[in-house]
Amino acid sequence: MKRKIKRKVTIRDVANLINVHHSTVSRALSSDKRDQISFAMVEKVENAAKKLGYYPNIVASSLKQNRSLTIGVLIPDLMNPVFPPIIRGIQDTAEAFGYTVITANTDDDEVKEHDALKMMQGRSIDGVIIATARREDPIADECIENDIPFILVNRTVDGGGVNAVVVDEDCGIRTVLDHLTSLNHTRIAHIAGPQHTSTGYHRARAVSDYLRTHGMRSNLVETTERFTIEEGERAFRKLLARNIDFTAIVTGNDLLALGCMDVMEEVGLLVPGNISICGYDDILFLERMNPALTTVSLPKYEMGSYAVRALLDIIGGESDGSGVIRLQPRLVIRNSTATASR
Amino acid sequence: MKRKIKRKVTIRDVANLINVHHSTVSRALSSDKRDQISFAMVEKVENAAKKLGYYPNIVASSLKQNRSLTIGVLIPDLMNPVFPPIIRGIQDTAEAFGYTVITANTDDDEVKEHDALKMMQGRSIDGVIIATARREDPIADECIENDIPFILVNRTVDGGGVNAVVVDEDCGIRTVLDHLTSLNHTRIAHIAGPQHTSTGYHRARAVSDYLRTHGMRSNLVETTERFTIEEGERAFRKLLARNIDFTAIVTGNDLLALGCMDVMEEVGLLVPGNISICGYDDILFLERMNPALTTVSLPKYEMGSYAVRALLDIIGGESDGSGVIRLQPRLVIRNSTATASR
DNA sequence: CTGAAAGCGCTTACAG
DNA sequence: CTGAAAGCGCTTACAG
Repeated sequence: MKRKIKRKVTIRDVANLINVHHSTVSRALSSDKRDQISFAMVEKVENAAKKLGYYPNIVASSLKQNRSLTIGVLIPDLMNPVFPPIIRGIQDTAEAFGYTVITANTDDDEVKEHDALKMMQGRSIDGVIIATARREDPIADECIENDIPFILVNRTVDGGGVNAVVVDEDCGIRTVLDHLTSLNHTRIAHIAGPQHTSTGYHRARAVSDYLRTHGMRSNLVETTERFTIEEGERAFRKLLARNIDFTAIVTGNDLLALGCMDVMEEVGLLVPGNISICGYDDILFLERMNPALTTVSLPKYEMGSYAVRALLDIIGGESDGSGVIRLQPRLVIRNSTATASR
Repeated sequence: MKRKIKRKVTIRDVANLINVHHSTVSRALSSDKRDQISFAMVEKVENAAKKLGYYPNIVASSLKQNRSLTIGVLIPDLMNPVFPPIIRGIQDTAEAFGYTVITANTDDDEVKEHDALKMMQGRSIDGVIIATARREDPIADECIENDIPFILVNRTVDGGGVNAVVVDEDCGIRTVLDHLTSLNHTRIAHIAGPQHTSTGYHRARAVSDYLRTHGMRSNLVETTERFTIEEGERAFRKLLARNIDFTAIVTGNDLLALGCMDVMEEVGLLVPGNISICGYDDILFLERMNPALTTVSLPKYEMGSYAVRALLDIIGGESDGSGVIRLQPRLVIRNSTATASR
């Protein structure tokens, strides 16, 4: 049983209604061609269009103009709580400029990333926002090769020369470590995120630079393969197994911190009584956890918003494609940090 | 400075390469027309296509076929933690069937809902999934009027006769209330969600039915206007102000419960020492909160997944458009419920 | 099994 | 200021 389909009203239908050529209707309805048309005619067309309930077929217009008013977004996983605010920032801003966004989850899988990009190319996206970049990123290269305007968000690639919206990681790390040292912590460990991501790598480097500069030991580091709770648990167990004293931990992101805290609870370590811990990102509901996690808060929504503005500049040719926007993070002190236990 | 654009390879390019007509290429590359073409030719075409890096222009194919392999999704707000898992379920399943999804946030605003639907129509979406329905919903009506295949998810409309994927609310409520009564609670309050939504309304009715059937008072109810933490706070204050005894609360969703707990903390009421509380939905991180919230867990990812399957059936004409899929929720007992305090 | 033609709904260079 | 024509990249009914 096939559905009956009501034929949609086209530009020709409104043209016929008022006996003009459909090209006139097209012009009258387009914001930048409207001035070629007499005011009276524009009004007539608009009325006719409204009367028939006309709305433009963007698919047809995309085909002709070779731009789709659509941008693609590549993220690892929508269910990771960092992303919804970023995406919302992207969607709101895109919408404000008349663009639609299509998102793909790639689960950190290179094949999926490639497939998603191909799918987006097939849909003639005008540009793509990439939140999945690794320091060496084949997808960024693929975009360059195929002349697809793109911008990285949050993570970037080594070497630069590429548009990106990132946060000032040095500042973020400095700010947590200043906080910790002001609480008299001197033996500070780091659970680092994946070193093939710019965020994991730069945060780790910033930690070690800071600690060395301030005369503290900087080798209390465990590295993880993914930014997940499970990896946080695993790494923290390894850290404990090394049997070295420390009074505070800084983690590469909040999920890693949650993993650490799970193990601490299991082994009877108190936060912040025995150990202080700080996360990074400031995901949802941290303030309601037990204890509430001190963290470095990223301007997530803004990152998304800036990313589309910058991308639209590139698409419009008003940018040369190698600008980095660096946003400032902000320390949020909650209950997981306290004066160093003696 | 305009970007230089590499012309994309078309069906004609691959046709020219092997000296055949482009319609042959089209057929050779289409899964359901391929059998009209000799095997040798199919191979030749595929090789040529691969050699040139051809991928189909879905925009052009959409225009011709009058279907876009795209579905739209209307949600109130991506940043509300119930939605990411639903969306992910939708995206994964849609992708598996070759569909792309575009999502719009409507912030519970009728005008935005309407605009979003129009935008989607302009993009020739093949169908839409609506998570924003009110009991009387103009958008659902608009879809019917415009012959847009659609399905409701989570919330439904009064009167039925419409496709929907919902959860068995009676079962959900029975299950929490059984739990609470088994802990000897007899004076149970309800913070109800918005009554213009099916979820807010049905859950409230189920609570009151249950309480009356079991001989308990059923008038300890406060109604909210939105499913938010703030509304939970407001309603709970009103409930307290009535100065009536109760030992447990069931809320219309988790966010409302969090709002209640915020006020309890403020006024020095202990959970579950003084009062037990249960939420609904089972959003992220509830297990890490203080105390961990007992709740009714919805199969969120599955709801999204079922919604696209059902929608594709409607689009394909294999469903008559009035089926309701009712999924079972599951009680998750955590630390916010305990034996009734004397 | 393959080709030639028409057309999906727009936009835009070219005339007038 | 408006019209007539061509074309974006596909698909498909019609021939052969």
